[in-house]
Amino acid sequence: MHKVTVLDKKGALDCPIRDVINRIGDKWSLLILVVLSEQPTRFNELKRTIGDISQKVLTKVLKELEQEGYITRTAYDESPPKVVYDLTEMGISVLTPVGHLIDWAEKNHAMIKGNRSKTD
Amino acid sequence: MHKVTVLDKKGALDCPIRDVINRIGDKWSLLILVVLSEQPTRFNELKRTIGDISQKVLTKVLKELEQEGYITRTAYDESPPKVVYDLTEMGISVLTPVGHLIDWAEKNHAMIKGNRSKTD
DNA sequence: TCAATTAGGCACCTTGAGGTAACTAGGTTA
DNA sequence: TAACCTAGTTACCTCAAGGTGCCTAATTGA
Repeated sequence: MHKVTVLDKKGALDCPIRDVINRIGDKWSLLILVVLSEQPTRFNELKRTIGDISQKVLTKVLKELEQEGYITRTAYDESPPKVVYDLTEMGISVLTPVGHLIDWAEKNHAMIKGNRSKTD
Repeated sequence: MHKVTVLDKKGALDCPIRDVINRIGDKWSLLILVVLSEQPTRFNELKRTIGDISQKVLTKVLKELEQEGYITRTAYDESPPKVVYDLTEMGISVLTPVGHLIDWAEKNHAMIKGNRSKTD
């Protein structure tokens, strides 16, 4: 088994994985990163691709991802406005471990749904 | 770059990774799985090890993890009560991709905190 | 006798995540 | 002239996550 450590002396405070999960473990961040991994994407294009995200939340999550260094925001001085989002090196690199988790999820999804339905 | 897919035709509904993240992406699940990976653990021992989790939430999360098949719950008919939680095969196996994410988080935590402080 | 321990259950409260709808500005199109 | 598109912002609402505090029942130790 993979040996992992999450708790430190301060009782899980300042723990890297919890910090990362806090950011990309929400409803939309991971999805946005994956969409951006296909190609740099404009705001409304992101919105249309994802489909069911609200404008307010998309704005907010993009701001947060930019602030943490996962993505870049490039505004072109045109009218109508044009703003393009893209992955940074860090944003690209996180998709490797995330990809492993996605693979696991796909392999085990049927079993999880099966377990779940037993006690519904 | 790792090639990943998250969106399906139904617009991210019934998507394995989002389903998994919904469960283990909360504040405590991952931590519980990691603690259990050390050894089978009793309820109050889990509570003490984690430290700052409330009893109510620990009960709830353990129930959910059991229902989905990540952990087992074994009650011994003693007094005072004794209930031991342990990882299932599935619970063990998810720690491999999760471990990769933890490694990534540890390597990049300094950079993330650096980025964050720039705009605080 | 009194306190502690065990694994919870239950009522109540706060906070934040996320949704909806309406508004903006400048330029393009019908 | 009127409507549309862009990338947001703001006010308002709802719901779920998570926290606190108090309760239990049998048994052990001081």
